[in-house]
Amino acid sequence: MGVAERYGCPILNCDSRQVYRDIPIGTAAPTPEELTRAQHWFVGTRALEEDYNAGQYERDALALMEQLFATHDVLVMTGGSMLYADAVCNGLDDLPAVPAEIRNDVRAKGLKANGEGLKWLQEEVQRLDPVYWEQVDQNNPARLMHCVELCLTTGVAYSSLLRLKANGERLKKERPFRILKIGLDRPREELYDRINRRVLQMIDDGLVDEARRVYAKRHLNSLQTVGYKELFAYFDGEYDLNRAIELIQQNTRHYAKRQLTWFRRDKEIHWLNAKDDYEKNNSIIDTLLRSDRL
RNA sequence: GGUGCCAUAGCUCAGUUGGUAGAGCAAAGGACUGAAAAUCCUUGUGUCCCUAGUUCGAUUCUCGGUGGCACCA
Repeated sequence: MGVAERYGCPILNCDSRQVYRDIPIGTAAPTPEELTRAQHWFVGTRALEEDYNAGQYERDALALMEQLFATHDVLVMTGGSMLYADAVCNGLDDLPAVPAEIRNDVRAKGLKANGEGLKWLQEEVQRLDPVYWEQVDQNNPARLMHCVELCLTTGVAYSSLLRLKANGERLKKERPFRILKIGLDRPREELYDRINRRVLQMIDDGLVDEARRVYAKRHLNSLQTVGYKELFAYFDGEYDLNRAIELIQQNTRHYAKRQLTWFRRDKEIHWLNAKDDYEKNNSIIDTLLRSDRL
């Protein structure tokens, strides 16, 4: 927010859940006050029913950036959806949309209980894409399903659609702009304490009612989200509200840990200590921006 | 006050017919190309409550103690 205000630039939200309408409390979306301080994009713009994904975000964000760069030197993108950020920075390979019939069929077969679904997926991937089979998490249904879907959609092996460099590394797309990556970190104990308190604040702000209002849509992908899935289970009587709150806190901590794992691997990130003085961090960012633009 | 049951990993518990022990969860680390706030992988030494006894050897059996729970008064 500070960078956006000082540079007079808009903020592109990079958050796979804040793009949806009707769930601002549980996704910690920018507040109305924050929305007036800087122009925001990709906040509350899609209906819960819309299937949105990283590939679409890449296209939408790039198209928007082309327009915005006509009138701005600097844009801010912020948020914690790792794959979405990766899609914008490095690009995803072009893949066709999967027809609904194929998607539904693969999910129906792939998600069967008692390991039956997983077994089917493993056999399909071995049959349709032996190359990919050698490199996937072989027990990961989400990965296997994606591979099978695309093999069935395109008629060729999923792995052949991915463009790799000779050494096997991902081929990164060229972008017509420079990217300065800033990461915010703080001591683990403090991070977790803030997460725990943030969840309690969400409850005070009316998260339970917000979840109740969308309960009927619980099966949608947009609601496979920390803060909602736990409350849905509470509504179903699986446990009490206190337990639901504990689980929301715990799952948020798990998620934060996964973000750290993902971002720590990216050596281009300049890490700032979130505990440090706001002015100090701002001046570091200014310096980085200036040297980057030389 | 009496009787019975329980005491093992951060938590809930299993187990050792006596040879110093293992699950789930938590926690930590990792992976990640259109569900990504998703999905998946790896990692288990702890005075087995304390004291004494029996025994080659006790976390396991016995006595006593401490704490918890239940029932009876």
